Amino acid sequence: MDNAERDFLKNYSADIYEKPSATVDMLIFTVGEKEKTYRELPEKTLELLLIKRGGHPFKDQWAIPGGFANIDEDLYSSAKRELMEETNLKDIYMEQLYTWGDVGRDPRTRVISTSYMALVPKEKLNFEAGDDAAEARLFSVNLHEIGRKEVKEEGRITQLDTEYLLTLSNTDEDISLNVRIMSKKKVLGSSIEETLEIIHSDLAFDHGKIVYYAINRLRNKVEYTTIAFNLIGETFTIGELQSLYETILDVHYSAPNFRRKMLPMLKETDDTQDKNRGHRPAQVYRLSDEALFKNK
Amino acid sequence: MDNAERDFLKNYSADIYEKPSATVDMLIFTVGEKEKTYRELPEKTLELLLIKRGGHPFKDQWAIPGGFANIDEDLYSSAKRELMEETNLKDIYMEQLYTWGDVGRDPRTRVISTSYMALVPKEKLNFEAGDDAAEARLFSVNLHEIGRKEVKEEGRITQLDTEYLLTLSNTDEDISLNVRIMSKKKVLGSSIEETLEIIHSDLAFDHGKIVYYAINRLRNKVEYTTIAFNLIGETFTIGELQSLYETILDVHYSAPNFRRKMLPMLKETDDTQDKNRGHRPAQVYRLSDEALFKNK
DNA sequence: TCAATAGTGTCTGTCAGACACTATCGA
DNA sequence: TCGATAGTGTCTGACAGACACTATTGA
Repeated sequence: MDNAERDFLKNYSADIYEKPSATVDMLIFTVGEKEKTYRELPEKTLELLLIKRGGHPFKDQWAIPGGFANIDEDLYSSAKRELMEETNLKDIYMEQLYTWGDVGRDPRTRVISTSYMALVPKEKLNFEAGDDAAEARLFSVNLHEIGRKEVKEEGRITQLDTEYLLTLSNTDEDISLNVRIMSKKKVLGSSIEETLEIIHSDLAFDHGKIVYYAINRLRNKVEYTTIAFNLIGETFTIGELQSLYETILDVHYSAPNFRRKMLPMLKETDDTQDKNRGHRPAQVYRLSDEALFKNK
Repeated sequence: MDNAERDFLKNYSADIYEKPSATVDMLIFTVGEKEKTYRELPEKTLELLLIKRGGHPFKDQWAIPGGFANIDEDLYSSAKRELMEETNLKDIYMEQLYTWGDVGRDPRTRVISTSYMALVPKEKLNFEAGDDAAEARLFSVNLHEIGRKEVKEEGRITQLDTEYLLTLSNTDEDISLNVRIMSKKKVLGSSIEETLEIIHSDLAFDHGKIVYYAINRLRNKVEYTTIAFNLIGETFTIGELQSLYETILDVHYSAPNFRRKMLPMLKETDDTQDKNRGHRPAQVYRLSDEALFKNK
C-alpha cells in the first residue's frame, strides 16, 4: 500500500449515499416422525422452523427467523449466530441460498436479505432451549403444483406459468398456513429465467417465496449430493433412508432399486438394529467417507 | 394494515445501527475465437470482462465490474443496469451467483457484494461502445488444479485441500494475471463445506475467489442445462457446439458421441452452412424450445 | 490423394426401473 | 398363518463411451 492509497482510505467516507439494511434469514429444516403401529414404519414429514412475529410489521404472523448482519461480523458468521440463537447448535450443515433484494419487500425500509438453509436431524433439535425468547414452532411443509399454463407466441412456447400451493401446518396447535406462488419461466437468451410472484401468503414479508426457493434447492441437491443425510442420525437402516428420501422428494421408490442405488455410498456397521418390529431386523449403515467427498 | 402498524412504520428509523454497503458484481463471460488454417475449426477460449481500476484501493489493478446497489432499485435491476453499462446490451442471460460478505473484503468499509454472471455471445458484444468510460478488456480464462492434499484423522478423511491456478490473459496487450486459490473441503455434518482462500491474486479485492466460484458454477450448469447455448449464436453446427462445450469444460468428446448426446435437444434448420471449409458441409441446428423448458 | 470435419453403425458396460421371489420377525 | 419390512435375483431399456467406418470437400 502506497501513501496515496493510505491517504485515500483515511479520508474515505462510506456515508455519501443512503444504504439498504442487510439481514440474514435462516431456514431450519428437519424431519419429524409420526408413530404408526408397532410394526409399520413411522410416517415422516419435512418440517420448517418458523417464529411468530412479536412486533410490527406483520405482527403475530409467522416468519422465517432472521436478523441483521452485524457490521463487524462475516455474513457467514451472522448466519451461524442466527442458527445458534434458534437451535443452540453448531456444526450443523448450512448453505447460502439466495439474496433477496426487491425494493418493497420490507415496508419499514430497504432490506436486502441473504437466506441460508440449515438441515438438522430431529434428535439433535431441542429448539425450546435456544428459541431466542420468540415463539418458535415446527411446521410440516407441503409443496404441490396446482396448475400450469403455457404462453405461446407464433406457435413457439415463450413462457410457462406454474402455480404452486405451499402448506405449512402445525397440528399440535392447529395452525395451517397457505401460500400460493406463481412461478413464471420466461425465455432469456437460450435459457430460462424463473421469477416468483406471491398470489397469496399467510407468511410475513416475501417469506413464502423464500420457502418455495429453499424447498426446490433442497429437492434438487438431494438428488445429486448426500445433503439428505444431514436430516437423519449417524446410523440408519436403508428403510429409514428410503422413507426420508420419499418424504423430501414426494416420490415413491421400489425398495430393491433404492437399496441398490444407495449401497455404493453406504458402509455397513456392526449393529443389526431393530427388534420387536414384527419383521426381519435390518442391517444398520452409515454414510461412507468416500461418498461424502464426491459431493459437488 | 391497522393503525398501530401505520404508526409503527411512520416512526420507524432504519438508522440506529451502522449498515454495510451493498454492491453488485457482474461477471460477463463470452467465448472468443482464434482463426487457424482455412479448414481447421477456430480455437475457442472462455473470456471474462475485467476493468482496470482508476482509483484507490487497488488502483490500476484489474477487477470485476460492479457498483453500488441503489436504494430505490431492485437488486436484480442493479445487476441489469450494471450489465447494460458494461455491454450496452439487454435481454442477456444473467443469474445470481453468490453473496460475499466477509468483513475485510474491502479495505474502505464493510461491503456486502452480490455477484451475478452474464453470458454473452461474442457476436453481440461490442463492449467498446458501452464501456462505462473505464478501461475494459476481455481476458482468456484458464482454471487448473495444481495440487491436492487429503487430511486424515484417525484413518478417516476429514478434509480435502485442493489448490487451483486461475490464469487470466489478454494477448493483445500482453497482460497475464495469476490467481492461486486454495479450496478447503471440510466435513460439516453429513455434507461437505467448501471454503476458499486466496494464496495469491493479481486481481483486486477478493475477486479471485469470485471468478473461481463463477467458473465452477458455469461448468456445473453447462452439464445439466442449456446455459452454454447463450455463448453461441442462434444457429450453429454440431461441430461448433462441441468445441464450445470442450472449451468451457476443458474436456474432449468423441464427435459421434457428442452428436448423439445433443441431437435430442436440437432442431434442424433449412441451412446447410459451411462452404470453402475444405470438408463436408455441416448441417445447421438451433436449440429446440422443448429442451429450453426442461432446464431446472 | 490427403487432411480435415461431418456423420452412421455397432458394441459394451453401467445404471435405473419393473417385478418375482425369498427371509425374518411378532401377533 | 398373516402382514409387515429386509433383502436377492433377473430382465429390460436407456444411455454414455469406445471405436470402426463412410461421406464430402478444397488443396
